[in-house]
Amino acid sequence: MNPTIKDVAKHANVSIATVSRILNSTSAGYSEGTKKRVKAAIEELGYKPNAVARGLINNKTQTIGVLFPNVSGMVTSELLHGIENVTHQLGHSVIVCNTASQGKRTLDYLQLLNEKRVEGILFASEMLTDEYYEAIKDMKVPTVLVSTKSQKHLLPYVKVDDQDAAYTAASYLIEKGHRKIGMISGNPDDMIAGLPRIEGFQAALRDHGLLTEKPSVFSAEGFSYKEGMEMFKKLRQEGEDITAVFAASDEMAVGAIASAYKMNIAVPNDISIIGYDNIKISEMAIPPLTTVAQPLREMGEKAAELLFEMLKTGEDGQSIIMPHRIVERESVKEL
Amino acid sequence: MNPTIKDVAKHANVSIATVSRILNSTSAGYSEGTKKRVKAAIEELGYKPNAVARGLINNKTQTIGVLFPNVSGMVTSELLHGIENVTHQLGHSVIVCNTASQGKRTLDYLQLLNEKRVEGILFASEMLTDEYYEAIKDMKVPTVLVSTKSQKHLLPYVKVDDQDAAYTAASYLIEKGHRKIGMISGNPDDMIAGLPRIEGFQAALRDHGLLTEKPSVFSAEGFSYKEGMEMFKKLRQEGEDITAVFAASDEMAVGAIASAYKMNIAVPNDISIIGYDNIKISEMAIPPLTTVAQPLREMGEKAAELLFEMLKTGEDGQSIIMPHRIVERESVKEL
DNA sequence: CTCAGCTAAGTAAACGTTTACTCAAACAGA
DNA sequence: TCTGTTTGAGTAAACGTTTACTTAGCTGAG
Repeated sequence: MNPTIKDVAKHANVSIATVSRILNSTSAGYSEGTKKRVKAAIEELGYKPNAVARGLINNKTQTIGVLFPNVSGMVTSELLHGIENVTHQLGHSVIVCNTASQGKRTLDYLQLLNEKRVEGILFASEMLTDEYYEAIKDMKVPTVLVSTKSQKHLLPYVKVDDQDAAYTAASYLIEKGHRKIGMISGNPDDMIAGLPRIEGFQAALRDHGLLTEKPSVFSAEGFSYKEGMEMFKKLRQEGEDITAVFAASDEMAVGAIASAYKMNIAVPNDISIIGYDNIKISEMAIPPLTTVAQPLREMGEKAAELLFEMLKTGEDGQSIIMPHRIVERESVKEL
Repeated sequence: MNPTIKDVAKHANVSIATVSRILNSTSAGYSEGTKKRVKAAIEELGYKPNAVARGLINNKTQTIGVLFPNVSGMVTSELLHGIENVTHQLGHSVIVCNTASQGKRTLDYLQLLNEKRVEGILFASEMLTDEYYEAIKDMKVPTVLVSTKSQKHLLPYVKVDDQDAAYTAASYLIEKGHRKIGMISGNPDDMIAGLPRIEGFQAALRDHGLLTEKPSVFSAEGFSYKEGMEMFKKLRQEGEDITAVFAASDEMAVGAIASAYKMNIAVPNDISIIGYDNIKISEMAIPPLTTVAQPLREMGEKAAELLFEMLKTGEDGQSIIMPHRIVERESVKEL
């Protein structure tokens, strides 16, 4: 098998303690001469430290776990990118877990991560149920929520303020002169990405005296392209006079654009569309999608930084509200 | 800290050996009675086995490493999804590594994975340099290449045959009646995804007697949306009479569509476009993109399965050529 | 010359498991 | 009753490190 510290010791004619000290460049306890010899032995044998043994004795695995409901989603992968970046920079590794939004799988993973003794957890883009929270609490490792939050259980989170961002989106449309504005939203029962965006949207309308008795919000189950198409069709059926729509995700927005195209409605000439997220496809759409951007990559980075901060200080972390911003492209017309 | 097997033993008044046997449901060595007692103690103390200690003694970490040049790419994330699926199913975890196409980072990761004693490696979507190969060989763990290959070093791979697939794409266009066909390709120096696709394309033209002395292949550095746009513009400048183009990636194809749109060229009426990959955006494009599909998710799954097969049997794995297929949408017109 | 104090190095325990070996009791066959 | 086998269970070594403790030799102050 692999050479161990023992082999190195033997080869250099010193004790394993000395080798260990040299490996960890412990302050003192060896002369320059022996250091040379040991280094040579290490080189010669091709010795590689065993992180498992190390982990056992100092209770540090240098590994964190990340839970996603959908690894192949475009939002997710951007977050992951950010997370992986800083995690690697700090000499740790990340284990990815695809919960597929299934409770059982999530619990499974939590159990697994616990047994593997990860040092921290990043829980992303999904509701934190009581069950999950209990499991996480039992693990006694720092945890931060990414792009989700929980008012019931206090775990620090990193996300943009969905309501604010939606407010900004709607306000932007109003600024551009639109008065009849519709929304294509996700599930209103979704307390994270559903309701808040709807509320932000309506707040903007209200503040500008544009809120009608029957607000034009069309809610789907999720945030998919397909649902964007469907909801746009519905919206069109109910209100011919709507001149702009706010879609709760870029995927939905792109679906809406496709739907409009099929119905021979020109974007942005006949109707304006603004999205939410700023994922890659938004600039590839035709026309390129104006959208309210979440700094996804950066959110991943900040979340990881926060986690490691907690790991280092042992203190509870402070939640971070990330800034959102409008990125103007070509799907919104000024009236 | 966490309760250990020792605590459980004490609590149940048995030896740690007995507890271990019960935990692993070893064939025999304990009565039903003690099993009950031990289980109860485990429950009561909330004992969770320590995978690190376990890993140390039986040299099994139940973890594999996956290397990607770009975690947030759409091809990548689909592969990852597949990999994660079967890895989890088989009770292992995956550590993701984002090499960012940098040699130093890759070598770093390999070193890290070595120290962490991962049991296998999935190396995805990137050229395998001699340097990488040496590092991998030194680790002495099974490795499979995903969506890449190496003729020099024999590591098993899982991928579609790029040349075949390109041949299929071009043939499809020819079948549809196109005679003047152009290609937007990646880097011809890329021996994996660059050259073979060009060669497949040209082979198809040749076999149908359509190969001109100056073949209309426009090569970019990579496979991005932007490059797709640029190359399409170039292609248009050089040959007005081209009626169809094969793009070496869906991103490029979508870029080409966008470019065409800007130039007021209708797809597929004025020009037909076929892509390569079948990632999510291809069905979201306007018009929806006809493309030659790689079964990405499945490739990830197969690669993981192959890896675990090798792990189990200890034998060298057999490479797998995955099937490609045309998925017809609306970006190609029959002439 | 002696002894305190320092340095380089070694010894061995510990981390939390698994497992080979041992042992005593129970039991079956003669 | 005696012997041999099975069964339930314990003891202790091992996995590859880190680290507290020990030791021997040396230096320099008194």
